[in-house]
Amino acid sequence: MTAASIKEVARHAGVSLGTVSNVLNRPNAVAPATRQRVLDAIAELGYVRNDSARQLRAGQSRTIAIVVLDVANPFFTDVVCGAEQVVEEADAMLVVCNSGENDARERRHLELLEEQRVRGVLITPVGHGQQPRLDRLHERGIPVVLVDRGSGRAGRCSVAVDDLLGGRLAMEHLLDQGHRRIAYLGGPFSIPQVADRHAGAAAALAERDADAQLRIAKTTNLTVAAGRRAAAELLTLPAAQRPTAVFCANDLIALGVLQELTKHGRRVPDDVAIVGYDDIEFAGAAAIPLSSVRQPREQLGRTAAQLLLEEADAGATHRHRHVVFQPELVIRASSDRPRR
Amino acid sequence: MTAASIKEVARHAGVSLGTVSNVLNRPNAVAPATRQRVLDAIAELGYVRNDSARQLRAGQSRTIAIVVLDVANPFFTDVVCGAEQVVEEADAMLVVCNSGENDARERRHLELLEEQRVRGVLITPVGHGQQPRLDRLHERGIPVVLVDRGSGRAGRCSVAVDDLLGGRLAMEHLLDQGHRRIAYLGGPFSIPQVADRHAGAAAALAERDADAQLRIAKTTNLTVAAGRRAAAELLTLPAAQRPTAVFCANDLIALGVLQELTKHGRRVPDDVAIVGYDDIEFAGAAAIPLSSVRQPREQLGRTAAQLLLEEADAGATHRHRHVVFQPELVIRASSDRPRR
DNA sequence: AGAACGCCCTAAAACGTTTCATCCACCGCG
DNA sequence: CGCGGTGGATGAAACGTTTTAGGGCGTTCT
Repeated sequence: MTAASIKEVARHAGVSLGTVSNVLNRPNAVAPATRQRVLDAIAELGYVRNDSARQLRAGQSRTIAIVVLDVANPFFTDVVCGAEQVVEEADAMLVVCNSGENDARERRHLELLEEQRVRGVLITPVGHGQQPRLDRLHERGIPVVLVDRGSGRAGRCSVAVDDLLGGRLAMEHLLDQGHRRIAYLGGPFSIPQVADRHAGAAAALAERDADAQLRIAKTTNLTVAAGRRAAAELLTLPAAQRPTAVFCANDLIALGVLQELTKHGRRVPDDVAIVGYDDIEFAGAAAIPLSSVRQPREQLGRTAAQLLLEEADAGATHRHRHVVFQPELVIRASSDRPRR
Repeated sequence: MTAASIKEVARHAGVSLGTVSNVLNRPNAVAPATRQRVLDAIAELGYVRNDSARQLRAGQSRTIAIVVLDVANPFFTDVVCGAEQVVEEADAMLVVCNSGENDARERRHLELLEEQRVRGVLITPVGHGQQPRLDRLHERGIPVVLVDRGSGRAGRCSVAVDDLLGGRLAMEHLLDQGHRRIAYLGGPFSIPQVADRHAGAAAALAERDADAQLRIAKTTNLTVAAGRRAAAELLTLPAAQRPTAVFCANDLIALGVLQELTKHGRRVPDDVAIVGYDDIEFAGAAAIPLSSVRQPREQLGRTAAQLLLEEADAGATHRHRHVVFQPELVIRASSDRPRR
């Protein structure tokens, strides 16, 4: 019933407690006969190592955490899968925490992770990612790698995609298609991805056509439901002001927009063109296949995990690195029709 | 740099170590003035409790794990979100582990979780769910709740959806639409959901129309890619044998099938009708909105977590429960056209 | 023959908590 | 004036590992 300890195993095998530990941790430092006796005792008692004790002694855990903005967003699950591959090879364990774009929950998770002295944390922070809390972790010797977010300052590693470029690509494409009244849907703007994608789009628009308009429709978060709400709002505008194209901060919003527009009989892309962001697996399978700015999702996760492990192993000799990937526009039916 | 311990806090505040512990755990058992001094010391030193030590002493962890078949499957992320709500209220932490439908990885996760003496485990097992490993956990006093899987025997709690009924609903609908050559796509059959959904469909077919055929096309797993492959295979059949409808073990497969069929110019539902399973958020947003057997996804997670917490708190007095939800067929365009 | 070495094992300390048995001082009461 | 009670603090034990210093003992080298 109650878990057997190393001590009982030792008694059972007629050896000292230290010997059992040796069998577990450096098997070939102990004579084969003894080793076997110990292994038998372990099997018989169903002994399982107590990780708390091990960690307490070692001061280090073997788990790595990834804190994502939204587990239900396929973009993040793909990142998780990528990270998983790398972490697994390192014989560590990846645990996934969901902040749900909620500051308090993120803080709570980080507190718990700090108490657990995890080996490292991959995180896409809710805010700008310069919270003192993250610095704290770092001071404590817990490496932190920012995911999908270039860290302005050099305090830590990061992997990111150039969101300014992504926004620019999307906007240039829409301008190429002849659109002049365009909306950007996304929020909250406190999330840098949301702000950067908009900034890139705005810059492209300013360069290319100062007369074109870019309206902003803020959403409370980055979900399908939020997209539906934002689209419903756009539909209330007088026709002359209504945008002919929307660029969405991510694909979930774009899918919501698509649903709401078709529900109200608008044709995509003829009445309204849509471009999303992330290129999640479901974007290409949508009712009207969605144009989207593709990010290397798994790659992002793999690289982040590699940087983290590197830092965890190197210790003080570590030099922080910032990896930036280039996004790529994938044009599909939702925006691919010349207008006018 | 190195983490401050309770001992240093005590020295700093000029009290004994036990008093600091009291401030942390029963604040009002210590005089206000002393308490404040301790809290100040904690703040000044940036003290963070060491959870390993706490757990070692307490013998109990505050984390609950959920082991899912595939984190990238929106069905499971919705279950996770449901569980999260409940776990959070109980002031515990939910960690997500991904078995990826892989037996070895599942085993590895369970080993690690056992070593960590987690408070409980929610799991959708890769196999039939009667692995000795799960029993071991239970003997160790770690409650296990089966998710999306009725446990034949009574050894543990479970929450499930009646997959036989789900299969039946899907099949009856397709028969109603006039289909007589139908394929079931899914796999591996070692996953009970896959087998049960098929069994339900087969039973309905046998009852309703003994002449109709149900072909099985096994897939290696339950992903979009597997669905594409299976569909490609179906397309190689001579036209006279080719099914006019497919029932897929889950929505991911169904989406893959849909993609592959339309890529080859087949019309859905006219040439081939499709019914999926789970009714994930993206099913209704697909190119051809997908008919699907809806499961109460978040509800499943919430209930499972509730049962788990109940069992963890009740200890030996606990009576295992088996909650079964009824699925519901949602008919959309992918199957909604009378044939012949 | 004695020193030196290698192999296998043991004993004990340490990791940072929580908890429990005391202890102390003070107060009110008989 | 002595007695039990009480609120508040203390000290030590215990949780289950890992690690380190060393001990016995047989073998090899000089």
